[in-house]
Order: sequence, then structure tokens, then C-alpha cells
Amino acid sequence: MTSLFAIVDGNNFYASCERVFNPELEGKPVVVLSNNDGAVIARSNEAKALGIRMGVPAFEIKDLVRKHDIQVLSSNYELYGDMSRRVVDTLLHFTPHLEVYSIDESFLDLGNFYNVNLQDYARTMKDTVRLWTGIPVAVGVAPTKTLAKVANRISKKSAKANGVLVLTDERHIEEALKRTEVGDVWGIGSRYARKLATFGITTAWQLRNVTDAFAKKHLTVVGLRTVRELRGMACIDLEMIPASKQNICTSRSFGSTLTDLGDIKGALATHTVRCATKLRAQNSCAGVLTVFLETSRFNDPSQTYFNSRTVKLDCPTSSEVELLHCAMDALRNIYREGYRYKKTGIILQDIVPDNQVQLNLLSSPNIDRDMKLMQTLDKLRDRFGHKSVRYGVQGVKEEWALKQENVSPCYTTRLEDILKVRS
DNA sequence: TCTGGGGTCCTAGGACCC
DNA sequence: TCTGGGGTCCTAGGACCC
Repeated sequence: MTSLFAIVDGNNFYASCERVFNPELEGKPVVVLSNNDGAVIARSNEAKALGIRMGVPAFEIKDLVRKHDIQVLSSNYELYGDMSRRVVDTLLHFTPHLEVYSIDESFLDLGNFYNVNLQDYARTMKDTVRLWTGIPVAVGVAPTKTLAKVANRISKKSAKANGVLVLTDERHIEEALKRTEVGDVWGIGSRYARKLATFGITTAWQLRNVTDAFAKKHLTVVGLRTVRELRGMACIDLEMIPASKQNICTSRSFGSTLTDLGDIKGALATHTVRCATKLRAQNSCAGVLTVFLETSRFNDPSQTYFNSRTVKLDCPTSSEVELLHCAMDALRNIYREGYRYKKTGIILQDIVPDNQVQLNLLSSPNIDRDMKLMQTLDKLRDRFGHKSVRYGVQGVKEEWALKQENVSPCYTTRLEDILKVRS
């Protein structure tokens, strides 16, 4: 074996972030809710022990919350994002070969670390992250990313492993795969798990032993790669430099339902500005834009409405001014009176690097002026927050604003919050 | 009353071209 | 009357991830 990967992930990450700055949450069941306080997206171990499942709607656990004094928090992505950066900064002290896989997970390529004591090394990583950031993490180490994921999973469940598991020995790998359900393998979701069960395949070990032809036929080439990774053959490389996005989407449910076009415009305008800001942050322009508007999916079918409009721009752009015009036109097009709307959003597609945009005769005559304006706005928002400058159409009342009943302070990123907490 | 918000990749099938 | 076959591009749908 020549390859070696580690995956380090934060335990119950959002709940742990909250605990770092609010020690009263320690030892208590904690759940963090999605936007609009809709559903549970993170749970402390104590909350898991009470049987609270991932994704369960908040209203369904009301009784449990009262009975067990569960601490229920709105999500605070500004805080979690900053804590995530701190964890990554810490891990970079161990190796520069790091891929930020998600807000709470990083893969590390330990390529030629076979000569070090991996157990000690992984344990030191875990302890250092805890010491420097306050975040508890688990570390899985194995010859492939998929096997490292398996190791990481078991490390959290096994008291003996206590958050660190190195799987390099063939016998240990076999044992680990035999006690891993096939649906818990990275890349095998619930649909594939159900399908595999019809062939009698229920464990990761059984999946590892299917033929290549079987894997390709039933799980496509993606699944074949997973099977090979389970065999110890590294097929998925570390991606140190994040690829620029091919689609950028910004959407939110409204805090309550909206019927008025003006209010919906305000929401969509704000999403469009955010989306365009993301687009410029990766130095890209978009050639196509889609706007959608929908009622609640849980409505009575006679009161359900979904529509979208896709618009091809004359020339790819990153100008909010242009995108706002198009988005508002599209919205006017799909808006129908008489529905209670729950969500709108914008998707930017056909994304190209901004230095590859071919200007044509139809390009906005104001392109230079727009770009200077965008640069200024980006700087202002970067310094004073995204609410510091706004367009008229965004409105000021924000009828659509998120419902967030119990959001924690931004302990690490906002001066006013820091001062408030200290006093 | 209340149910998240992002992304990626692959495949099949139709349109179209020569 | 005979009515092919290969290639490309696009899209919708389905699967997955966090």
C-alpha cells in the first residue's frame, strides 16, 4: 500500500461550536435548527440518545424539548464558518496537503507517513484541535478516502478507539467492513442501499466483494470507484484547490408566507445580490439565470404552485445591476396572484471565468461603469457587512426575513456581539 | 401554524447533423 | 420503393454528498 488518507471531522459540529462559547450547554442535550427554525440539523450526543433524528421538524419534538430541557438553537453560520476556519488552520500545522471537504470535514493526504506512528500522530491531531479551538474531532486513517471514512465512523462509536482509528492492517479493514452497513459507506445512499439489499448485499464487506461488472451495472462508474476504494485502491484524489462552481444558487424560505409581489421582489433581490457576490468572489460571470417561486410543498395540491423562468443573457455578466433587472423581469413573469408563497431563489448557470468573456455588440454599454461599482460594493460589504448597502427594490422591512428565535451571538466575528458578551 | 440550503456527477433518450 | 448508422449536443431525471 502506498497511499494514506486521514479524515478529520468535527463531532456534532454545530452543537460543538455553540458549546465552545456557552459552557452551560455542556452535558445537556443540544439541537441546532435549519433556517427558519424548521428542522433539526445538528444534535449533541445527549440529544441523539433521546432518539432525536436528523432532519426531524422542530414542531415534532416540542414535547421532548420540554420534558428533557433540550437546548434548541437557531443556526448561526457566521459562527460555524469561523470555527471551521480555525480547525482547518490547526490541521494545516500537520500537513499542507489538505482538502476542505465541507464545513466540518477535511481530508489530509498523509502519502508517505507510513514510517511514523500513525496512531500517535492522529491522536496528537485530535488533541491539538481540541486544545486550540475547543472543537472535539474524530480522526480516521486508511489507504483510501472511502476507507478513512469507515475508520472515522467507527472511531466515534467505539469506546476503545475514542475518536481515533487507523485502518492499515488488512485484517482490521476486513473486520471494520464487516461491521459497517452498506448504506453507511460514503457514496452509497438510501436508494442504492435498498437496491443492494435486493441482491442480498447489506454490509460494506459484501459490497467490496462484488464484481466490477456488477458494480458498474447497478451503481454506475461512480459506484465502481467506491467498490475499488473499499478494496484499498485509491481512486479519489485529494482536491486541495477548490474547483470553481458551475452553478451558484441562493434561495431561502420566507419566515412566513408572502402574497405580495413587492415583498417577494425584496427577497429575490437580496438573494440575487448574494448570488452575484459569490459569483464575483470566484472571478466568474454567468450566462444564464433561473428564477423560481414556490408555495409550500406541504400545501393542499390545489394551493400549490411552482414555476421557474430561465433567461439566457446576451453576454455573460457578474453585474448585479444587470442580473437584478433580469431576475425581476423573470419573477414578474411567473408570479400569480392568489397564492401564499413560501420560497424564491435564483440559480446562476453557464458560468465562465471573467477573463474569458467575449464582449459582443449586445453587451451592456455600461459594463465598465458597472464593474467599478461592483468592486466598490464588494469592498463596502466586505468591511461593513452585506446589509450596509442595498438597492431600493430590496426594501427595508424584510417581510421575508428568516425566523430565528434563538440565535447565538457571533462570538468571534462581530465586534458588537463580542462587546455584548463581555459586559 | 411549523418540514434547510447548498452542491456534484452520470445516464438515457431525443434532436440534429452528415 | 428502398429508409442506415455514427457522432455530438442538450436536457431531464436520478443518484449522491454535506
